[in-house]
Amino acid sequence: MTTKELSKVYQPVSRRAKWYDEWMRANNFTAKPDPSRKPFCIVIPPPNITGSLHMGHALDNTIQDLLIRWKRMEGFASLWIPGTDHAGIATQTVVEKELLKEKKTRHDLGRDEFVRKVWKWRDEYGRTIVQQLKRLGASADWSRERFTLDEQCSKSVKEAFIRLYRKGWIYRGKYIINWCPRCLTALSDLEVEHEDIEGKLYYVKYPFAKGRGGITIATTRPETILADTAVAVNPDDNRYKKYIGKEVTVPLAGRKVPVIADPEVKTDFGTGALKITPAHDPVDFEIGRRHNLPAISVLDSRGKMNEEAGPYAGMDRDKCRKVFTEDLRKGGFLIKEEEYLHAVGHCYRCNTVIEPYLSDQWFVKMKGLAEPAIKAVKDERVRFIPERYTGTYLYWMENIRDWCISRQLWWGHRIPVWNCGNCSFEDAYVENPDKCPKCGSHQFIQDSDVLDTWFSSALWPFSTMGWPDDTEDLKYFYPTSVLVTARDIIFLWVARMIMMGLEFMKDVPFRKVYIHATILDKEGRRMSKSKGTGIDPLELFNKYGTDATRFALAFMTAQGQDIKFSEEKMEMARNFANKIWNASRFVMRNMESLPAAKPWKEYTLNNIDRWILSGITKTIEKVTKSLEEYDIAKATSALYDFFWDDFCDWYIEMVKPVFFGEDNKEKEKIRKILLFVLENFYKLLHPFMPFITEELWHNLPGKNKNLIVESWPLPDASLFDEKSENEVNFIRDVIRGIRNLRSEINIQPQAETEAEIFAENTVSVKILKEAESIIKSLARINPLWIKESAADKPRHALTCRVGDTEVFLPLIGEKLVKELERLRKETVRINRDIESLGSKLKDEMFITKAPPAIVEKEKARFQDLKDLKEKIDERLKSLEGQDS
RNA sequence: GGGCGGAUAGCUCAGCGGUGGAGCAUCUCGUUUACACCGAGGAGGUCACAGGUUCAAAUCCUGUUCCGCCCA
Repeated sequence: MTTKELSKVYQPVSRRAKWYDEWMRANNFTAKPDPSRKPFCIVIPPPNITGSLHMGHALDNTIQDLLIRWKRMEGFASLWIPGTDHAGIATQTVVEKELLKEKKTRHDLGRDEFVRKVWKWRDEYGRTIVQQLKRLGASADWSRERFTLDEQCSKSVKEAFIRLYRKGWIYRGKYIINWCPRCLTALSDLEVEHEDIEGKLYYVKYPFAKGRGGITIATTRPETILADTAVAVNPDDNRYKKYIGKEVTVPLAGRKVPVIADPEVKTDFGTGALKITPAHDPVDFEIGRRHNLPAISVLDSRGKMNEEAGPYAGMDRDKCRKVFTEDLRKGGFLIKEEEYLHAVGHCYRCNTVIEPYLSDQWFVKMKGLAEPAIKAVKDERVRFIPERYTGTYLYWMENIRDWCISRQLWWGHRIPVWNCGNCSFEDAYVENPDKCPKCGSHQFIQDSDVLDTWFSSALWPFSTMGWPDDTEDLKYFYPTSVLVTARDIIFLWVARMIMMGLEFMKDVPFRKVYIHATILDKEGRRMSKSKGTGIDPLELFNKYGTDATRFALAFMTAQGQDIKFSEEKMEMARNFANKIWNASRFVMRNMESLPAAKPWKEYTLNNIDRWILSGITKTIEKVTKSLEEYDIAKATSALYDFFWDDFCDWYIEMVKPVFFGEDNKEKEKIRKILLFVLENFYKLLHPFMPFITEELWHNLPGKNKNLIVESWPLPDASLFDEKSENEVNFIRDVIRGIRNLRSEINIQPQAETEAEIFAENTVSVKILKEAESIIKSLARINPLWIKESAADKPRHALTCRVGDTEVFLPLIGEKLVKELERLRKETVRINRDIESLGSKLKDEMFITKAPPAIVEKEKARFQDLKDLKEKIDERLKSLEGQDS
């Protein structure tokens, strides 16, 4: 495409697929071990196959992609490993729902058939999100795409399980776990979400088995009274000491249970007496164990009362609560009810109220795994960004509990443990055994549970690289460079990866963990699909363009600060893309007929040239430094400010007279500079806005290599030029001053007017004279006189000052009032400043204690203000004389 | 109950010891050959509150009040 075809408004949607296909075709995303380069590697937090791209993914993957693109351009062997997560519960639920439409359950199909069906579903729908990541522009190495349940990952999972099993760090036992009565599986503590529920606290009286009276307890779950096996009080509680060892009768159940003493009982909760239900409460379970109490279950796996509940059998737990409470009331056991706000656990997948449930489960012992993982973070072998998450991580790790890893599902990694039905022999295997190695029986059956999906995710940084085999990838790319994720899975995933990495790879899985913002809706609440408050990133891509969406997300990502989504920022980013497009279009159109640029030394650079070159160089430095510090927002604003303000609003405008003039040598020089600035700018912007920059890059002369694999710019120290920056800032202030004066007396923007500038010294005169044509063009001045301040100044004029320099805009009589107004206003301002600065400089403490440089600076400012006031007074005097 | 954030222009947020900034919105002007997804100019702030440290505090410390998140 030639520049002539560049349209007036940037059309983002039409270009996206073109460049993505081109990058894929050119293999620009692939990376392999290369001893001549340094590695840079990120593994994607694998999105769940049942999901579709949401704002959190968009932000997470924008950040990863921009880091990967940046490092790739810096010359690293930059590898981004993509993939997806099999999401045990979520996926199984989706397919079960499909079956339900045919009025079938998974049990109708049988395990093998059901699993086949889930695979089929996964092949059909499970890669939606992968396609969406591609639309985002993700430059991941798709030839290495992994799935937590694929052959390679499964091999890693079995190996990891067996090693931990042999070490005795995986065990099975009957414990109270979190049970979801809808998903019909165990969950780990982390998969339970606590929500405050407006419930009731029921006070129930347990009569003494012998004699009169009784003990009143408080409970939120009266229906579990049927499973009580004790009443416990604190051993130090004087109210109850005398009852310890007595027996009470469980209301409606009629069972006699002991009153026991346990220090765990809180004296200030309820009545200070606690009913103990070992089978239905984790705290009671522990107390029960200490006191050898029997555990009676009255609930089944679906949350219904079982036959132990006698007349209540078959009732749902909620219904039973009502009926049972009513019966307690009728029996005279219910003393009172209180409104009570308390945290209730819910399933993180389906939001059903969790049931503490006694069952046989597999656990990982965490202590031995946690210790090295704590040390690794304390030793800063893994660093959290922002740093404060280190504390969050350490607190959790130091109080870690064993991890329940078995799930009563069919979709997942089946636990590789076999049991002999004949001789009870048990062992774990990578390859499926067909008979018991001990007794030869064919009654050698594999455990029916599958592993927690997070167990396989925990191995992700090395299972994706071929572990347990000793691969070239592992040798070269492990540990990975950084993990980019949201804070809500620090425990669920990040911590477990660190533990598993240290256990199996003997090294941390990543050097850094970058925890980015959470995107909230306009009201500052979490986006939720069910509440319809979510925003679909794909719609944003269509409405504003992918580049703009990425840029806006990057712009809003201040470190550690959550993002309130703002449509305005989207517009800002879209407008920015359009600005880049149009400025480029203008520059390219005006460069077409010019010869190719020659080396720098063949051109004589003026201060404007040196200023913009210094500006792009500073931008290179700033963007690079900000990325190194993971301060992504700072990098985006550096790009935005430089391009819009310095480059478009000033440099291009300053250079226009050259473009429209006849000096071909100047034009050639400008072309050289513009090309240099644009090339570097496109490179810096590419990780943020890959599509538009790639498109524009190919519109520059002589580009046949893709921008994505171009080299990242290095700041050329010889181009930093403080002096030119100061001089151009001075010129800009003069122009701004004139524009300000013009608007005060309503001179039409396009109308030319005359002006006189009086500079205090010859240096300023020289600077201004060099910029004469620029001032004339940008401030619409003609004619313009530049003089030394000693010269005679016009009286009938509107004035402003830039440092020592005064600008005079001649006036006709009646508008003198404006000038007087202006001067009086300025006098007020200056007097105020002089007063406050004056008293500061009179302060002995300030003079002696403040750093000399600051004192000098303030003194100079004070002198300037006094000089200025003198001049204003003079001018006021002369004008007032005329006025009256 | 414990921990961590946040409170700055009408809105969304930068700034984190030395003259308070940006984008959007608002007001005034403008179809000068890049862009109205634009240009020029203006208005708008006891930096939540109260103490303290310091020559100097939006910035550091302590406390208070609201808001959000995490853990129990």
